[in-house]
Amino acid sequence: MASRSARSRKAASALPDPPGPSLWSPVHLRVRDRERKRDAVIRTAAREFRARGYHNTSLDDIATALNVTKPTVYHYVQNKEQLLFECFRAGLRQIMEAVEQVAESKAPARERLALVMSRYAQAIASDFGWCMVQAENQDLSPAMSRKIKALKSEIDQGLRRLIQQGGSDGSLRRCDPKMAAFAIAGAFNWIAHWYRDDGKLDATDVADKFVELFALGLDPR
Amino acid sequence: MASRSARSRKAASALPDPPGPSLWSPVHLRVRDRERKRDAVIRTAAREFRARGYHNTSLDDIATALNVTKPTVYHYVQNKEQLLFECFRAGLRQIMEAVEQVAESKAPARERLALVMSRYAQAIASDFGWCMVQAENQDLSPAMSRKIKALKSEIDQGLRRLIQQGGSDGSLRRCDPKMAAFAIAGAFNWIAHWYRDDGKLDATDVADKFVELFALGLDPR
DNA sequence: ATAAGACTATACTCACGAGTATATTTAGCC
DNA sequence: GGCTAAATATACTCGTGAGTATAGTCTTAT
Repeated sequence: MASRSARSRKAASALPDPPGPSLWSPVHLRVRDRERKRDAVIRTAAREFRARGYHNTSLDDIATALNVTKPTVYHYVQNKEQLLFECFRAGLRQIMEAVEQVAESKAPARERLALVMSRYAQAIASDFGWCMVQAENQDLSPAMSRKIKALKSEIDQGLRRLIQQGGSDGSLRRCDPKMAAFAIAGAFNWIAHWYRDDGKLDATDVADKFVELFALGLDPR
Repeated sequence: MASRSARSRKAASALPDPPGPSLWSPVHLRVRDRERKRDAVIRTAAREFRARGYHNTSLDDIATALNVTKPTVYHYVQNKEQLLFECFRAGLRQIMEAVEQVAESKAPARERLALVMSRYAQAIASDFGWCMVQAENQDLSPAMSRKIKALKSEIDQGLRRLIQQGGSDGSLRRCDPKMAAFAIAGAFNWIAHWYRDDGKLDATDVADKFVELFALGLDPR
């Protein structure tokens, strides 16, 4: 406690006082704590959902896994549905970042696509992967469902754009972007169904194999 | 009723009487009826599961869709879990038939694989597709789960074998059969998530596109 | 006709799980 | 040192849905 207030004063003396309570003040530490705890709740939920399925995981289960009781969980999220949504979003963010980052790059579409695929694989293999794939419409209210559809659609559009551009810049064979995007998304999403983090094979290995497979195809060359 | 017994006698006169009640006897018609009704129960369940998800579909929902009450449904299946399992099995059968049929063929592995893929796509796009993909472990008792895993594994092994043979007979590029099988299964399974039978695109079209994509890959040739 | 059995409906039980009302503790603040 | 708010727990409510006990109806066989 003493050290905390010391840091607080030091930070405050280096810069003019901000309007609110200073950064590194105990209250700031508390909100950071809160965020960390919230993240833990979401991550734990993701793991439980993945292990037992959404409907077979009760909030009591999640609370128990956190060594806590149900109302505590409700202190961090509004309801079960939002919990799933947050898991979904956590995983999605990683993919979206890759898609956006790559949108600015000037590299050939082929390389940009490979990068997105790699990140995609990592996201799907993460704790949140299952939620991203399984957060299907039927588990969520129409409002949430719309949100998720919109977000998923952005990824889909990103993939299609890359495939299209690859056709234009000559780095990829011309083909139906819609079908190709579906095939790629399917292959990668499916990773969530079989991948286990047992050390033999990590997500980037899988990504590399898949990238090669989609690049070269199965026909002999 | 009169016509039924007439047919029964006719059939019975053409051949020596079988030990039990003759084929086409009313009792036989009844068991056929029973099977048809049972199939209807399973098919309806598959549609409802696909539309609303397994856990969001109550047996009352299914009964209502059949214009019937819950105990009637229980007259044809033991419980909800078995209902899902039957849906799974109905879809799976189509794929397994293709895999087995192709195992005897002497055609190059490339062609045999294409045939399996096509059947696979049709099965996944059918009413049962959703159940095949979603009948995940978490919804089923350990015993059922094992059964399903075993059946799925047969398909997986079938795919791997074809890919392997393609490497040997020169009809396919040599590659990691496990990864390739996962990628193919994923791409096709994912069809259940986006395919809608709206006439624009039928399952064989999708299959053709996917077969081409996996054959040629994305790189320019 | 009537007994046997297949089929279907009515009207329940019962457990489980989401969500909450309320109390209690803990930590920062003046 | 007491006040306030955040954090956590205890102990509920309440709906829903799987599965069933029981009874009625309809068909076929004798």
